[in-house]
Amino acid sequence: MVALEHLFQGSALNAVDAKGRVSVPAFLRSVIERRGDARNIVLAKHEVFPALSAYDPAYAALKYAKLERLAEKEETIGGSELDYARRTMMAFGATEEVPYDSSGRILLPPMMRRKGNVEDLALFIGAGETFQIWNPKLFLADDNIPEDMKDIARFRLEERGIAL
Amino acid sequence: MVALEHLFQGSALNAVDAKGRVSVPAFLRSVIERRGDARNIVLAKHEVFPALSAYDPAYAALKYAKLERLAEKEETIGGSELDYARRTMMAFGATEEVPYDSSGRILLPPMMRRKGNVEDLALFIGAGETFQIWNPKLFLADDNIPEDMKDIARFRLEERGIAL
DNA sequence: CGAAATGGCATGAAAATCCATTGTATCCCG
DNA sequence: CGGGATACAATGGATTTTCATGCCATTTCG
Repeated sequence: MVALEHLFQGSALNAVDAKGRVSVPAFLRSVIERRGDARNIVLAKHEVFPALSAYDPAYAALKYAKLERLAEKEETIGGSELDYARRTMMAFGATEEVPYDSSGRILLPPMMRRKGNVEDLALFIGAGETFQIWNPKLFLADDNIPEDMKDIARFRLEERGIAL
Repeated sequence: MVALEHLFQGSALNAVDAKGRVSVPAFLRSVIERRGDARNIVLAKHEVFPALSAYDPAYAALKYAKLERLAEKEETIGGSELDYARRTMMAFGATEEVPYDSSGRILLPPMMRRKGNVEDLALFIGAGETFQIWNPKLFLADDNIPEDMKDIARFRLEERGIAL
């Protein structure tokens, strides 16, 4: 196993400006840069949540390897080839890689912004190998999010004096 | 089995200053540094107590690896992807990693301070792979804490001439 | 030539770093 | 056995740096 030394963790709430730009929190950027020296972020629609999933380019390769292993396992127990094709397509076709500038800002591509339901606030949630970018409103409304996590979101909002 | 050689043990009571800074007791720091060379501490709300749980980054990685292995196993037998997402979110989104400076102090993030109910005194309790940070007042009031442990807390308070 | 996109700079707030002081346990030498 | 003297830990305060973000300059393309 690889790259378990630098994990994404923590949470933050940042503003999305009129042009769709967001500061990626410094503590997440530092992980990206330690995992490989790119100043890029790969964005994808999250597989189960109405949010975005994000990671460093180096992780994309790892993810591919994981899909391969999974496919092999499934073959032996009669899994579907179609599933595999679909998954790889999603993993690579439906992602966008964006650079962040010297001040750590990315421009959310309009399609991603739509897919991730991101409006004018971006809630960043660390999730180990990846992190997530949420619309805080949807986060609080989602039945699948543990209450403890919602408390965190509420705190981040309160911290900035924002009431939804 | 891993890293069972350096365990967190002992107890201490330190002050939290107006800015939320606390000295992490030296004997706990030395364990962190022996377990991996980072001078960082990962903070999380304790799963059952109204206090904080703390550990070194290396332990967090271990925790992640465990989740990963579990997830891969489950996927092959049709386990839920949602469960996995939730677990990683809790394990990493609900934690914060903070560095300590040359004099061994951390800045308690406001959110953690609130989640852990920490006010102006921090009671450190070693717990093997992790250690805990308590508000001594809550520690003494908690029905689940053995009386012998409370005696220790009382001693630490008395030692400093503090009466709650 | 105008509108929009992109990159760079400025600001105010927050946090990391540094320095200084105090307190405490340990050691060494009388 | 006592009494400095010494090293380390904890804490208070001040300073420097970093971060998020608004604003402006420059470029690009219709």
